[in-house]
Amino acid sequence: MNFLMRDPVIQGSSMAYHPFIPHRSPEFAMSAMLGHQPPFFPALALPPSGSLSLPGALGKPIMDQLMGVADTGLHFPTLGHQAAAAHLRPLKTLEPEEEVEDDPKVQLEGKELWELFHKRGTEMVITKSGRRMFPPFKVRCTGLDKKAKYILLMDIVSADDCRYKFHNSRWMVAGKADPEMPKRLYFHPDSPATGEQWMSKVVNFHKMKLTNNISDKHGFVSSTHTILNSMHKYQPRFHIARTNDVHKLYHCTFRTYVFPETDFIAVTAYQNDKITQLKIDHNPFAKGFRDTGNGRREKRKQLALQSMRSYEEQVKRENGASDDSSGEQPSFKCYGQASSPAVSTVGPPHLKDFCDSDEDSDDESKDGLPKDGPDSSKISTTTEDGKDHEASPVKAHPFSSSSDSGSRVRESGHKTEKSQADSRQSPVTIISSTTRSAEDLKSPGLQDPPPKADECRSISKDSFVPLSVQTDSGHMGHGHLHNFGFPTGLTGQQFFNHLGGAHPFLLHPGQFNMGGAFSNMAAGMGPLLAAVSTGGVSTMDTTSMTSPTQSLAGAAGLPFHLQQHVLASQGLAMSPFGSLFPYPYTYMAAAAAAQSAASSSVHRHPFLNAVRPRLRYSPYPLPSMTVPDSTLLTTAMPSMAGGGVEVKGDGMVVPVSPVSGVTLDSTSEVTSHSSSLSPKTCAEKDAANELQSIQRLVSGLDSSQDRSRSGSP
DNA sequence: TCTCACACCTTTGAAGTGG
DNA sequence: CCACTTCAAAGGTGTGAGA
Repeated sequence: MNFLMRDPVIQGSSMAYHPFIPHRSPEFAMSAMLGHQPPFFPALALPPSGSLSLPGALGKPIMDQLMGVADTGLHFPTLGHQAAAAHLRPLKTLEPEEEVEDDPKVQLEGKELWELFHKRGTEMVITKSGRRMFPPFKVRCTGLDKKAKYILLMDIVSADDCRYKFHNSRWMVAGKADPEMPKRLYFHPDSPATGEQWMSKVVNFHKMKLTNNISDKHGFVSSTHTILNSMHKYQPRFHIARTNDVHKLYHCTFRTYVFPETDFIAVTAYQNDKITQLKIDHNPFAKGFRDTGNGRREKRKQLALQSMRSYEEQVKRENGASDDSSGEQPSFKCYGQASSPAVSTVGPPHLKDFCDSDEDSDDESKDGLPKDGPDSSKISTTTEDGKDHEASPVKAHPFSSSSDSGSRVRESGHKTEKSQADSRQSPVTIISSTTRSAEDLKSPGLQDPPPKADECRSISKDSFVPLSVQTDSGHMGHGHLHNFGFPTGLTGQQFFNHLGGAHPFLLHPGQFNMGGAFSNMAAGMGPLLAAVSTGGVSTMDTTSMTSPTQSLAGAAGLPFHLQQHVLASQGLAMSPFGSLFPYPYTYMAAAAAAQSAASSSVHRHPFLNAVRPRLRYSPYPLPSMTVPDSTLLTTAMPSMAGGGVEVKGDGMVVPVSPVSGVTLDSTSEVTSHSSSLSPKTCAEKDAANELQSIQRLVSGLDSSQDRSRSGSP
């Protein structure tokens, strides 16, 4: 065990100063042998070829670990999550950086659309080639230090450990979740940028794609793709890292924001017509499927109507005029239902009803979101391409002038917005990630969410308040990270835990999806990149970094499993749930020890329960973690050693420095949002669904009839 | 339940045109 | 040289058949 740390080569390598060197533990080996499923841990597997060449310092340990895993016959994703329970060893203590205090607030953009999406069923299509998120995940940031540089990123983590099925027009739990896919961090392409830049625009992550394919035929997976399991529930998370260097991602002030309304169930094919219609109505690329238009859908419907009429006429001729009085023939009714599943319950809301973010950081018009929404006035000018400016406000959506249904939706949307606290006003939660272990955040009552409860939960978010988590690493210094470079080819993977984890953001460099960003960061990764590149694992040499898309841009250069392995071998901190800690090692280790002592106490942190009771943060029981070298807890980061969190009376949890005795961040606070998450009753939901079904049926018939009348007088 | 080919659509950028 | 238009390619989308 701990071969990594004992390897002098490693110690002397570019990784020498890396504070987070994972140690393989007996639990890991045992778990691997038992074939425990790793909900969060990255895959460790040999490349298809079976051959792997890694250079110098990193090569040996990587290969050792790799072969060790390979010997077990384990390949992704069959590693035990215990593997992530790495014991970290601080190698160097750094001086904190000077920073100007900031107080970031994050507001979800397009909240109305998200809420409508959520009310209708929370389905998100994933395909082998990857599909964009819809609704697009966009946020607006405020309270940033204008001059400081930030890296903005997001990831998608499991919301629970259940597999779902769509049965009787509703989502039900269908069993235990499949093994977690290797997760990734998606870096906003504009990262890093100053706070002023971030605040001047809507931060859009629409370029991120969702897939169920762990790799393409070549064994790669695009850097922009996040791998999900179909029929599983996921929760996107947004992160703000106050740093301009990806090297420091673990050592900077790190905040995590969760918007409960953005969770979704990944599907490979739509199950719920309501969601289909919602997306058709609001996504310009699906314009051809809209009922109101000249698209294929309309043509098909018209053809069907014509055939239906001819059939009706034939029936009339055969049966006489006995039923002429009935305006609605049963057959027509049936058709109306069957052919127009898309007819929305309350009428398809217009884009403008939802889109208040016409000036997203990226080309937003393609998102098909409303550009002249009610909030458009508050949209500030983007610092990016001007097309964003011209695109949206002026460009009216083709359907923006349609029915009044939009106003209805808008109305409800506003109501919802009223009911919920503005996310900007929500206190920023700052807690120690070590305290946010998996099941800490789950409500006791939801540990094993019964299907019913879960169903209700999925649509019972009357008000959504972002949950935010801030971690302060103690600002480890530059020098410390000097050699902490990420191989260019290793930038695609991340192995995150459940949201449940809410875990300290356990980040693995190789899991980064930089999506073209960080080209400037590449320069700083030279040493390690060069070190790793010689092995020919992939194009990891520094020269390759000239192209962001080939270097930091993503995982294109390395199979994800290999990336993950290399990443793991690099000694990045991995929580018991596979996420990465932004904390100094000792801080985490201390907490880990405490957790271990408490024996799965990780599930029961009162604060975390309060923060987000609806989520299960760790469906997988934690084995008691061993701390092979207890001295590690106090060596490197004395200021953090023994540091923990101070739980305030109102649920606020603040990381406390044991040395200073003061909170690490004055803004640290946690506010319980449990009340805002209180679900509707199932009865209410059912009633609402029933009403919606009726409305939909009626409106569908009406619209169909109207169209048929107008279409063929 | 998933995959694939397909038609339809938007977006993008190069090429062409005119002042 | 600039602004504008045109056009083709790329890419995003749901559908429906088939596995």
